[in-house]
Amino acid sequence: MRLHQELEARLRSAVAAVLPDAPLAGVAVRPCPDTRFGDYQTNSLMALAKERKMNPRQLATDVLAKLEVAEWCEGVEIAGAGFLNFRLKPSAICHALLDPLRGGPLFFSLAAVPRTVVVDFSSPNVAKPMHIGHIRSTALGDALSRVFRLLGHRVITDNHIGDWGTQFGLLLIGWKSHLDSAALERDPIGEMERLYKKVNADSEADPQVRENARQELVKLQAGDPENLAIWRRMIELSQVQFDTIYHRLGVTFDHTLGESFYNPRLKAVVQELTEKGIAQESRGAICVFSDGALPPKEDPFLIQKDGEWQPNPALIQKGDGAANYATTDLATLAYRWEVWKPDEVIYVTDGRQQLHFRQLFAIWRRWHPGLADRMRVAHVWFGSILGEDGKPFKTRSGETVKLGEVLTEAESRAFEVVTQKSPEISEAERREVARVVGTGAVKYADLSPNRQSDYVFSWEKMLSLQGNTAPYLQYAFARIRSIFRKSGVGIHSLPATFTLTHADELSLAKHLLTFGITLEAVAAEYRPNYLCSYLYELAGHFARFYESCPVLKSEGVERESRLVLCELTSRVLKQGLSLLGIEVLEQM
RNA sequence: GCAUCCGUAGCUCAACUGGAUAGAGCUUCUGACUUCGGAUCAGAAGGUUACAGGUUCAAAUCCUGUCGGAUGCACCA
Repeated sequence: MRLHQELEARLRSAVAAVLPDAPLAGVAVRPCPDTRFGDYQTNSLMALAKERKMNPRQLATDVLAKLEVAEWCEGVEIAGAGFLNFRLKPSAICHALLDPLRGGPLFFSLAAVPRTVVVDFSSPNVAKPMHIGHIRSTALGDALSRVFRLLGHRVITDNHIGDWGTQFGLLLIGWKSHLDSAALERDPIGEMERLYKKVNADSEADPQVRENARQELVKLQAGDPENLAIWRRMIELSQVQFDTIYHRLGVTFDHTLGESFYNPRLKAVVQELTEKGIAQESRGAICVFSDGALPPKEDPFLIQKDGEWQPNPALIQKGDGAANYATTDLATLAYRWEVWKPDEVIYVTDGRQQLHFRQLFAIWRRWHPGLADRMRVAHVWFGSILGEDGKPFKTRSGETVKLGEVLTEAESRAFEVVTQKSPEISEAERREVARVVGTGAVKYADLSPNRQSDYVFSWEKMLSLQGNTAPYLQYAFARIRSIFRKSGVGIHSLPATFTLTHADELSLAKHLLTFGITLEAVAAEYRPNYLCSYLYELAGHFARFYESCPVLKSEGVERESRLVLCELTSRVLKQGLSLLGIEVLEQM
């Protein structure tokens, strides 16, 4: 058991002794927000006292009298309105470092009840370049998947690519009448994008083109061999692009089941929902309306217009008989339940789709009322990336910014920096450093803000390589590795017992202990930015320790103890960054 | 119009979901044994958390209203 869990268990016993009927689930021990108060605290007693109309300080006094934590704490103080503050003994801190040092879990514990979690993220579109917007879903989804996995859950990642839909009508016309084979060979995505734009512009000028596109789409949907072959080719070419980008980002998927995979299942979904009375015909389309189960304000199928609540239905079949994305998403959810029986399905998409997912989840619950408690569904949404002008991030000419180009630019800027800072490293190594630093910087810039806020894209900030950035963390790691290279000490020669006395040693060690609490918060709220903050603070603690506590110049137990701290810090940095999908370097 | 989200230091963002004196980075200024890697560290400056009420031991966080912004709202995904 980790230290704070021990404290929590003892606290619960003490509370139970004072208030035998009190609910203990909410009684928690957390790290203190300010170390002046102590190392850990509980504010649960104030909430308990409030419920029971008791004097909170009196309750704190009574609980404290029953609390047995002398083994780990120097003392426990009552403070403020009824906080209990715990201050750890250095010996307890040292002891808590031992198991991780010997190869045990790094300050976290595996989930008591492992869950099966499906994570749906990235989802780029066929025949289009992946753009800067895809970094958010991809980085977030990948990081969350890694955290869930580390905590012992069974994770299934699924890339729900956009490989079906009305855009293929236009693309097919373009392919058949305007294809430049040489350009396709050179730059398949660029050529497909050009075709789409050309035909799209044509169709706006000429209704006949639009009609032709519709017919090509109908032929594709009917299984016309030629159109099917072209469509498959477009997917193939797009997948090459996706794979290249994912390889650069170090992202992998267990499955890539795109929209088209669910085509054979769509009719049955519509039929079943209609038969069950959940969906009905309206204005030629088949729709799901409100069932009146929720108050109008919370009902995703109602909207207020002109002072009255009016239907805001979800369409599951268009007037022309084709299904749309709500249908596909319902079929997808049904498939996931049938095949994987997950405890949870997480969708990582931008915030504009909130209404869609509220409707989707509501339909799902009406369709499968018995599953609501067995399979949790969550929409993990994020804000937009903005340009310096506060508008959606675009190039000067108004184009979307391509993700591949962003990564290349990041690497080339990182290469300049490493060349300037470390000219003695060979060029090949500098290229490798630039790759790791550049892609790490892009990912970290995306993961460190709260996912729900829009953020402003800035090369300067992303690659400033100082402050709260990936390179700062990577640098901290490289400095530690440098110490071990110089010392010639391996981890196997590190001592079994050691002591920590200096304030900067202790605060670094105490911060290491809270790694797992952070990971649990990341998983509970789907927020990797908590991990970013944690790692940035860890690197800060290390930097202060590094300034004030010479490692190799010290001797005996002090030297060995400091080496232990270095080793554990480097492991947590590496582990933490790897959860964010960011690599580390021995030298940079 | 309605819904969702948001408004925090000059700028870019945090704040463990109701906890203690609201924290970082950038910028500006001052300092750190010719350095166990200075891509570092220490210090200073910068705030009525948009505004006005309310709830309570405690509010950036919850409630009400006002102002401002982003996004979404029937056959794109």
